[in-house]
Amino acid sequence: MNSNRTGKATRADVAELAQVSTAVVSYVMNNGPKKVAPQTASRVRQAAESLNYHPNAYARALRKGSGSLLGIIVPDFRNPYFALLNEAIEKEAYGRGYSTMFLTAHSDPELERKSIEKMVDREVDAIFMAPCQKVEELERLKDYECSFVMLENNVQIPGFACISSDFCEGVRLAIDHLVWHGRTNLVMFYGEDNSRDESRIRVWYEKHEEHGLRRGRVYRSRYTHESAYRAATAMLDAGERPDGIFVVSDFEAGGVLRALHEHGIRVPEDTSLISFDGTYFGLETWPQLTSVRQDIPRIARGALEAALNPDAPGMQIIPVDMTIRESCGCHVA
Amino acid sequence: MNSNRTGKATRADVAELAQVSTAVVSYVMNNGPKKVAPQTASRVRQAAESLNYHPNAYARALRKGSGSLLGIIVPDFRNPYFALLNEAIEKEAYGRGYSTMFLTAHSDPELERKSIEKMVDREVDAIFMAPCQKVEELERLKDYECSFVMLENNVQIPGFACISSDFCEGVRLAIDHLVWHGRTNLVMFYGEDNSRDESRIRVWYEKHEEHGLRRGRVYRSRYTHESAYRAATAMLDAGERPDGIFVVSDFEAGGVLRALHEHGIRVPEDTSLISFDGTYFGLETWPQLTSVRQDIPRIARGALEAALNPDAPGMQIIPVDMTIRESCGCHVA
DNA sequence: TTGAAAGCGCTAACAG
DNA sequence: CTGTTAGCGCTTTCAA
Repeated sequence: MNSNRTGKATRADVAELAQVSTAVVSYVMNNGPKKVAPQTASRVRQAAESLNYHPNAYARALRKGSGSLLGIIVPDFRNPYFALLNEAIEKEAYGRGYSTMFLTAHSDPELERKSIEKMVDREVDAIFMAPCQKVEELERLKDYECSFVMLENNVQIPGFACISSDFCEGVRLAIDHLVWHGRTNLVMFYGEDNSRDESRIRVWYEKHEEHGLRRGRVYRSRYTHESAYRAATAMLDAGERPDGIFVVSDFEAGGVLRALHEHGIRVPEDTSLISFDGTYFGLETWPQLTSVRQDIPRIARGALEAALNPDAPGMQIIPVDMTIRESCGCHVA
Repeated sequence: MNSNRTGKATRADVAELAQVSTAVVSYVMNNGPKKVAPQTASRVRQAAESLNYHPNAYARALRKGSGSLLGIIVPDFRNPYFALLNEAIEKEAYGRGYSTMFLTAHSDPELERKSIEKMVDREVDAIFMAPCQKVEELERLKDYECSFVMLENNVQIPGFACISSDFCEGVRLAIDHLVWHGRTNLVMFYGEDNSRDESRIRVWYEKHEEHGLRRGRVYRSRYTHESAYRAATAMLDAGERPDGIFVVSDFEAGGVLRALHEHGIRVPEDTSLISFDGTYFGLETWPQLTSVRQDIPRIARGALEAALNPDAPGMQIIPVDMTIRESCGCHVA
């Protein structure tokens, strides 16, 4: 069937079969840049079909100087938010003719650097990441050929496109709802210490003042349910009994919920709990999570635009809203 | 700094700076295939360093005929088992100098075909997938240049390397444990109808006979927690009250658990529940899941070996074991 | 131990 | 509308 040895047809085989030059094959396969007579074109298409011809992606990428490849560095594949975001980015990317490649970094700066290196070596056109290194370190990224889009970052990093949900508004929404439920003794479970973006903490305290509340404590954990579980257990073991809790991600909320259950604290009767993300994960917990919802499709779209358009806005803040389920106390009979 | 226009150094720049030929640069970068004098080599390395030279992956792939790329088609990014498997495969692959690319197929045969197409267009060397199409359809895959490794498949598909946990043993382990807890009225929640592999159902009934039990019903759902939730709700609404439940994945167990909670059925007091997978997800549920654990690192390793060694065994069955947590009733005070 | 050069498969500028 | 051809950056054979 194929005329060359490897069993894989090249444009030359197609050209020969269709009795045209290789250029014409290229024009047909790419719909341009030159016009081709309809007859010729269909002859080429037929030949390509019959030889099961697929243009070699590496050759094309080499020639064009771009392989239409995007890299996404994911802190944790287990985190439901990233499961959804990955899928949304994948969908958005393929719609624009780009492929995606994912790598995990586990919120480890060293691993993150290695992941970037791997992706750059693969000649990705752009990298999406939720950076966990210092701003000074990020400076070095500017030496790379590829562009970067920083996710999960509410504060502009000079020189990089950034996109994230409106985290501060999320905190406001959560506190207001907790207060609306009559809760006054609040705590927040926040991610790892991250000197780059403490704006949520600022807003947390501002809101407390606004409502005339005693300043609720902020507990730190890494962005995993195990870590949040440990932090919550430590809090409860120390005797603290908040009546309203805000957790910075659905994934961590699972850990907090578990600690509460184990201490016999009923949710939402004894304490209201609101998380951030609004993913499917909140449907699986008991009780289901009331959550500040991130607009994941929009984040994916915005991220793609930022990566592909050099003149896209440097900082995109995406609105959030509330998904009311059970853990806040709204649906208790 | 760089002598060429794009700002990106090529082997020619390095060669010029190091005063050697481009061939020598190649020998040094790849540690072969020819020996290079230590002095010359270090001169080349220095030049490469100072120009921040990274070999172009597309050019290399084109020349070598392989880009060291592996594709993984994932039914669902949200499924905890795949979150873990993806990570394990990624790790295993990079350790061997391969990159990975993931695509979702949502257990949709059409999407699965498209995903394969995309990956083949990207020139992957091998594809890992848990196929959801008919065996006849899979025949066509043999036309592709790349090799395939079928995951989650307990029955050999002629002509393809297959790897999976010992599903049948998992069913045996689960039933034995349920019976050990004195449970006699069992049901199973199984994935979508899949004519290729019904061996677990056969074992399910065999085990019932062995224990002299009334044949427990098998409920079908898709491999998602929503779908399992619906199936379990329908069962409970119909008045069925099993005292022992086996669910074919952790992810689905979440849905079943939710339905039980909503119907006021206590786990494990009223019914024991055992799931399959043994992922972190079982730590997040309430109660925590007793589960048949899959050996994910070993599956990843086996899959890689199957993809890279043509003479690897055609069918690998990986042993499973039990992770005892709360949902079976073992830890009730 | 090093170098010259062919060629992987493709695109697109240029020429007809 | 179609064909010729240079060259993307790399590896490797062959020759020195």
